[in-house]
Amino acid sequence: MGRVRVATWNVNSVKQRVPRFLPWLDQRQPDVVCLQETKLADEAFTALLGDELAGRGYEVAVHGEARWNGVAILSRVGLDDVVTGLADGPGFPEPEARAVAATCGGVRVHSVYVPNGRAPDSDHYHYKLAWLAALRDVVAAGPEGVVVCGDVNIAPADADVFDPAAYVGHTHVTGPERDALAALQATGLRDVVRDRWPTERVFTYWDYRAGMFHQDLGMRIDLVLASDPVAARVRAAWVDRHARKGTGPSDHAPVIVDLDEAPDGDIGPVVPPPSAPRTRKSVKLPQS
DNA sequence: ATGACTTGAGTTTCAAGA
Repeated sequence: MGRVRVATWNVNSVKQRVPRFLPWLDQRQPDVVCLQETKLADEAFTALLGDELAGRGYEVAVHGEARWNGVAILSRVGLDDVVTGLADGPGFPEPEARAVAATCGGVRVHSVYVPNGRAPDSDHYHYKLAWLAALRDVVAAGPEGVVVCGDVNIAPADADVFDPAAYVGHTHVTGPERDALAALQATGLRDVVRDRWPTERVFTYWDYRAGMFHQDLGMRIDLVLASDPVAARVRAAWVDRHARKGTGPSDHAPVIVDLDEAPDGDIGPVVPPPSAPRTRKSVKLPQS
């Protein structure tokens, strides 16, 4: 198989995002798309987009609910062995639609929407940690060629938030959350966007309020985590900021990763262009 | 400025997001 383009996008309601999502599909031509926060029951998803996606050659695996959450995988390189939900995962209190997996073009693909956590040490925070532990177990028990894509609701490092001081006391940056993410990665997953842009300021989410996107005050919480055999095939890994601009965007931007065909072809390390570190502004985080 | 915006349900204002 030739090049495969994998993308992940928290669309914040696929129904509201249709006018942005379909043109984006046609423009970027991803072969595998992981969606989060579809906010739509499965039957409604199919009624809304089934024909549009089939006409573009995509098979679809959806796992949604009526109001919140909801994940999906679209693929035009095969979609086999679909598993919805997270085996032995926790609920809040019931299981939520936050994970779906399928084998696409020989790679086990997981589309995940990790619980937000709400406030450190809250019930929801402990749910988030338990959910991440269950995800780690599923990935550890799965095949070697794997990619975990989605909104992990954790900034892996301080460099992944616009101002670490603004997040003190908040979720997404706490030690236990980062430890849980590290435990997931310890199954052998590489953060391919950070690998590609080791010193760049790269965000995937910007609050709708207060011109945060315009000022580039965001976080990097949408990740593509790839096992070594997949990571070795990465030829491009970037955040599609264009999709966050203009009218009616999601508050998250897509992450796009291109994989070369599996290979002997050693083209050497991908070296990012030199870049000067940008100064950080001290800005107060919008509060709810 | 304990604010700012956007969603879904469902009826009018709340819960949730991060």
